[in-house]
Amino acid sequence: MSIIARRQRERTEMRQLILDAARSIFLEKGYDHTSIRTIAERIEYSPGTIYLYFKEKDDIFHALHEEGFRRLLESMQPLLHVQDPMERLKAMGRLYLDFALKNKDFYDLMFIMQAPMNMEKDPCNWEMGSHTLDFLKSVIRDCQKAGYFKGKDAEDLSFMVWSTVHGMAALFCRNRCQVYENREALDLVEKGFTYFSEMLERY
Amino acid sequence: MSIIARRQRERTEMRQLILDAARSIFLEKGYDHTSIRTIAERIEYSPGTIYLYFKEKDDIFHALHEEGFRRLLESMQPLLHVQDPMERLKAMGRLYLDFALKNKDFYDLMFIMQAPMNMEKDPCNWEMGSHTLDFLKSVIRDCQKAGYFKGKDAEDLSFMVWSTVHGMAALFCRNRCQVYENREALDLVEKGFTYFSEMLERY
Amino acid sequence: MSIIARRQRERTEMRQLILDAARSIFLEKGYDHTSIRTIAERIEYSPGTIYLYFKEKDDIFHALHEEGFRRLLESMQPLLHVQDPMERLKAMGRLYLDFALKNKDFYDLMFIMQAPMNMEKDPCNWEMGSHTLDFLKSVIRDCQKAGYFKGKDAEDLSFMVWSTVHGMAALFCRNRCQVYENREALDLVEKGFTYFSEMLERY
Amino acid sequence: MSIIARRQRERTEMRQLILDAARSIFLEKGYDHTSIRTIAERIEYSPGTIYLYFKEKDDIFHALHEEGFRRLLESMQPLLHVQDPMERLKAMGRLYLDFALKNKDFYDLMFIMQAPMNMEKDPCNWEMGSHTLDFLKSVIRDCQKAGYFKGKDAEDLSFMVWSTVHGMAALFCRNRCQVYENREALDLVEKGFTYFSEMLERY
DNA sequence: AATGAATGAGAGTTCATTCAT
DNA sequence: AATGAATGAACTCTCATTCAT
Repeated sequence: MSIIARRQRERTEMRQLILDAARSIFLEKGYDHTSIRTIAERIEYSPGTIYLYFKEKDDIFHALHEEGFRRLLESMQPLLHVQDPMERLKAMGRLYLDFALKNKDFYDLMFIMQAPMNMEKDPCNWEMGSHTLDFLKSVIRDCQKAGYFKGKDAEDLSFMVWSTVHGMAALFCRNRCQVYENREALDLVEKGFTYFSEMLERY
Repeated sequence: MSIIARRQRERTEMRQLILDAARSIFLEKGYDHTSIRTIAERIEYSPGTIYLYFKEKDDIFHALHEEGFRRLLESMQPLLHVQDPMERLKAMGRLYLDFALKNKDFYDLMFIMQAPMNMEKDPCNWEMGSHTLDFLKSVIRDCQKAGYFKGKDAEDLSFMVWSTVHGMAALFCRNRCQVYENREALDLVEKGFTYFSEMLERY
Repeated sequence: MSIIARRQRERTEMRQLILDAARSIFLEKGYDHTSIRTIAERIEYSPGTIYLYFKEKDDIFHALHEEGFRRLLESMQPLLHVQDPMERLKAMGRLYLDFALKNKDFYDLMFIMQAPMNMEKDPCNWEMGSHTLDFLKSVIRDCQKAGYFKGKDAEDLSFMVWSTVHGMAALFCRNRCQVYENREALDLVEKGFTYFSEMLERY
Repeated sequence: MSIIARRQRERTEMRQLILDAARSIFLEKGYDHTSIRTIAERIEYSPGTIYLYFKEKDDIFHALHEEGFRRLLESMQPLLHVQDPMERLKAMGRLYLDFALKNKDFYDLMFIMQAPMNMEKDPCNWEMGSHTLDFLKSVIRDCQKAGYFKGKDAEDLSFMVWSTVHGMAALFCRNRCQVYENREALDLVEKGFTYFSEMLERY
């Protein structure tokens, strides 16, 4: 039994090794310019080996996609301890942004890349995305119960909020912050989000 | 002289022909899946011909990039007739979004794609981008003179505003609006922007 | 000793298991499109296991080749009970055809496939083939003693007879009977052979 | 205009160059073991070049298949000068065999190989095959009008005749004549066919 | 005896790019 | 100016085979 367990563990580790390499190369060069060969070279295995762990190139992408959503979900855990709805909303935005900034590669993969991502092949991840969105909407409705956003539509509000944080994350991931010469990207995001939080609170 | 003029004109027309074809195919299949051959076929010329007008594939991309910025700038013209600074700010956002929605392909190219876009090779476009941004900042400062955004930093505000509209545009361009099942993407953007405008005004 | 016997038996059974799987897949997809992996999957063993019983892919082919000849020989047994030489000759043709039709896979392997079959590597099968041919010649000589085929060369006759039945079998195995639209392949062979038998008898 | 003509001619020559190389390698190693690379090497061009003349590997096969049928048809021309129906039938068999012996590679391709040959993709060749068969049947019916083969079915007879010559050709192409040690394959076919002709005439 | 992991070689195919005409 | 031919490098993916366990 311990043999089986070890094998299982090694297999998982190998998968993860591949995924990590792939993720980092995806970010560097983009999905299309990442070849199986390159991934294999990075981990110092032969190209064929990759196929022992993933049926095809797309599968690597999907696995990463899934892992990304799992991580995003996890990183939202702290929200459970935030009682005040407006605080929770703001915390959610901050955590989302934190996730994006700290996991550029995952974020890009999940929310920017076009790659082989379509709802049909990816119902599971889509569902996770949906869940996160539902949670955002419910937080917004909680805010409304607490007196905020009177007369507004929760769904439309959720889109606006998401857009703002996504916009920051996307400009960051794709290096468009560089137009602000002499400014640190991270600082821009930080200040930008602070303003947005204030605006939300007063809205 | 008229011969030279004609030649010049024909050359320009041919370039434009290629660019139009390329742009439409880029949008359809993405930059990487667009082959020179495909572009050539679309315009019914041979692949070699493309190289008489563009040194390499990247150059087509850069030319489109440039054209995009030129168009964006043009589409901002109506702003000159808007006197009130806050109105002008809101109008700017709306025009920007309009541009993105109506020119998905250009917008994607300019603000989302990673592709072969870097400041070194592209100083010209970078400048145009910079100009647009400067204009945004100046509008914001005008708003401040009119009493809005007291004590805020214009640059940071500009980033937040840009992020929001870019976020909407990006979610739209990369089909992430689909998570909102049963909702029209265009409608989401419309409502979302309306809320954002209101927020800005009250901030 | 019984342990050794059991081991021996198990080994033989395993070999046969592999051979049966291989043969059926060879027939389905052809020799070249049959991978060791596929064979292994079919019998629910690992690819490596195959190599415990056969040194290389070719060996499986050779073993099947051999088995085919053994079976063909066996299926000729009934001939021993046919006294009249012309009847025996006709019966031989019929049995040969029956074998081919009922064992398309073996027949193809033995008489049509090029694959890795050459006299040097396969002296044993060659011998069995030779025996069968010798038997055919002797039957023909018996016919001659009974007054048939006067003044003909037995060897040349044997080639003609073999060619006819092989031709039918080969057209059948490689689906060339389809040119006869609206006709059952089996029926064509049946009728064709009947005519051939009559011709032989009158020759 | 002569330029276009030259280009056309060169293109045709190149296609033929490829086809000739392919045919010879197909015969040597079989369809599956013939790689585009090998063909390219043989003609001293790069693999990509092949694709300028054939969309895919199958297409080479199909082109050869077609050429084979065209050649077979051509080689049947002399029959038009043979008046006597039985003579014509025998001549047809001889010409068919001649074609097979002299064009081992084409014959193998057309009547033995499994390869990517199916009626759906190949209606044209199938038709040519059909025509040849129809011609055989009509010759047989002419023989019947001249008093031969009384009471026999022309279609069934045609199958028997075809089978015999195909059988000889197939045993020849796939080197099964080697079982007749000390005998020349060509001689076997020659004698065998002579006997078969006699048989037919007396039937 | 059996396996899972690994690999090197090679398959068909595509493509940006060059160049003689 | 335009082209058709050509190529070399790259792509994803498959497979027979080996080997430590």
